[in-house]
Amino acid sequence: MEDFLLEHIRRHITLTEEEGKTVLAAMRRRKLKKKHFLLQEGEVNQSSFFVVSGILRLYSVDANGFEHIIQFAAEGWWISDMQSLLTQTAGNLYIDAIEDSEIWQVSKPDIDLLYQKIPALERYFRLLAENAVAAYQQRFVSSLSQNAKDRYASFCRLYPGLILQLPQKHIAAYIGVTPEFLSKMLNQLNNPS
Amino acid sequence: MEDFLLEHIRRHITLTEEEGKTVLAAMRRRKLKKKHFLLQEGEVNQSSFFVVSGILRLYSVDANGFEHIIQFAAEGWWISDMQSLLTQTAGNLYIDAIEDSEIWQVSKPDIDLLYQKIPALERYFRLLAENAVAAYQQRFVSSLSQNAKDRYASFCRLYPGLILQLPQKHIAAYIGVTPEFLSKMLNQLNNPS
DNA sequence: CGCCTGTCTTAACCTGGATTAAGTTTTCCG
DNA sequence: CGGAAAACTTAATCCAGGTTAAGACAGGCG
Repeated sequence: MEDFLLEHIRRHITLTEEEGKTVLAAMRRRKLKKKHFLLQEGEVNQSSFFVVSGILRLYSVDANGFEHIIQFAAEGWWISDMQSLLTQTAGNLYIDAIEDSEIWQVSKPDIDLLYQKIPALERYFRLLAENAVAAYQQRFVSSLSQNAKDRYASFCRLYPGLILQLPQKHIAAYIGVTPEFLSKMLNQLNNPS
Repeated sequence: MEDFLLEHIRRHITLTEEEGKTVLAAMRRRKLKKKHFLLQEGEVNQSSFFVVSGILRLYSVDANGFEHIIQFAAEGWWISDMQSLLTQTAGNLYIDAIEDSEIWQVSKPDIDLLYQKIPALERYFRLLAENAVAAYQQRFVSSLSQNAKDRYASFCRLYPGLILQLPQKHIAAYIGVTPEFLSKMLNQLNNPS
């Protein structure tokens, strides 16, 4: 599994043996226990994070202490608070591990060096960012035009794997309802009496 | 104003005189009257659109015929149904002009040629896509964790120019309330009696 | 093994925002 | 300029989903 990241990159662009080594050399590896943070509100997001195993969440905490999940990141996903990463200013988001995870990260200065050494990486990250834009646009369709039941259905269709893996309260925090209401909703779906 | 696009690109990357001409040669120019479409549901989004003047909207229409606005695009913004553009399959979104507008567009094949001729454009569009991701992430914070009044306030803070320029019903369709409710809300803000 | 914290459920009550239906004002364009 | 359509307002009623509170059921950790 040492080559998981390179395989992922090579699905989008070609890299020489040498370039692959350069990329790997820039990555810092770390394990992250469940509930431990990669990023907290008020911090500057210094790195991009690639999930090798496990699962993370990117979320905000509102004035009343409720969490709202912007994105999950399972194996093979990149995640960051893009606003904070780009502007290098304090952000308003949290990233933590939902399960014990293994993360590879590149700092912003190191990514910028990689872009100089391996211009093809511009393309790789362009494609990733464009796919993310597509996903966010579609999620706004769901979020603006569907009620809670349909948003749940959309989530199931889009991420069937995550439904099995995630505790219900996190799905609630993603589709934008309270855990109580999601529970009620699921019961109605199973007992349509 | 013939150089509006090149100025925009040169804010992010450097282009030679020659490369600038290549870019301009790939662009198709067109005027678009208010309420006319660049894209409708069921079509494949063939091009990326750059707004030279005027203002466009990207939106979906739900089962009951209500419109939900995913994004506005004022002068100097790119806009497209990213999902449809990337996969070249039929999309579910509409793009039309809110005011008479001037649009420059590049087809997907032509963009791909431009990437070959001018690799620096990969960087330009990577930066744009990353900024879009940052904006969408922040909009989800607003959309998931704020009530209608606060979402309106956030919109005012973020796009003060648009508030003046847009009819109220479009702002309602963006922040996710009915025009009736936005009207009531604004009255309460002005008459806090 | 047992306890303790976190997760899920159930149910009564509440409310932000939707719906419906008029009416009023503005804008557009012929 | 005039008339029709579009945009905005007001108000009564309604409902999806929130809030609060309590109990049931894990399941991880000491």
